[in-house]
Amino acid sequence: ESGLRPTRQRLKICEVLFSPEKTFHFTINDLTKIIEDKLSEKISLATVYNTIHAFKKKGYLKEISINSDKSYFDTNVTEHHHFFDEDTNELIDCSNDDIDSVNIKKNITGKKIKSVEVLIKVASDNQNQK
Amino acid sequence: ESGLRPTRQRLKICEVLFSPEKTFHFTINDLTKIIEDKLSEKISLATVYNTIHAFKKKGYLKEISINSDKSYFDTNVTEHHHFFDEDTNELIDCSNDDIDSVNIKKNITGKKIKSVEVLIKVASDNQNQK
DNA sequence: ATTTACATTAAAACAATTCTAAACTGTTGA
DNA sequence: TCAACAGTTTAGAATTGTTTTAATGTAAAT
Repeated sequence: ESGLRPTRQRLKICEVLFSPEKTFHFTINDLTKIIEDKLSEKISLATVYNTIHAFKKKGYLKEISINSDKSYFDTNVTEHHHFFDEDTNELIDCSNDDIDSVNIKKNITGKKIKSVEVLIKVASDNQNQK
Repeated sequence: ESGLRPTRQRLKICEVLFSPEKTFHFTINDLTKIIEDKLSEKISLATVYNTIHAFKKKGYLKEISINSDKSYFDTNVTEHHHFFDEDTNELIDCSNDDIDSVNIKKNITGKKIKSVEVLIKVASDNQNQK
């Protein structure tokens, strides 16, 4: 542990988030459902929010914004790119091997680059854009 | 015009959005403020939302998601990249000349790439990340 | 064992956005 | 020209995702 108390609720959330071998994306809603359905545990919504934010602040989770009405979180905290499937609203990791490194020729004066991430929106062919 | 009725409210909103020679970013809140303060016009919030969505659907505006609690819109509807200043929450256009074109080696089967956009988060040096 | 600081909780508060239902207004075409 | 219709506007209510509050509970330190 690094600073946070290992409460029953947090351990349960850790179990959901960090025991799968593959990283994944989720919303608070998804997570709450998993906890209630799979683990048949009842954790207050406020606690889920608190915990997720605590984990994010500690760097165990990353927040991703694709569409403004919900927050998506990612258990893959490395800098990486995403495909976003507009048909299914699904977010898919894009390994760094799949994209040549992005070369930025300009910068904002006095500012440091914190991250560079590419979002590739995809949809089935017969779909209207955006 | 292309399909939408040129009502008084819509013309006012057009004036704000499309008369500046430079494109810009705004939130619904920003826009409502400009209309009330600069034009001393009172347009119902619902109308502003309606109109912005109508314009977006017609392709006159683009929606951008950087941070989940608000929607940003862009009067620059071309595909382009952004700097996001984490200190000021300001969104800055990045001309295509400033970034080499992104080379994607992989695709999702059955899906077509609709857009490829880079988001570069910046902050002043002494800032903690994300 | 007691204290203390941190956590959890349900419920209320909140902010952004969408919906509703009634009133209004461009536009069409008789 | 004017009625009629479909599309628009509006205020307010409703909804959704998230945060705050204040009381209660609990891990860790004394």
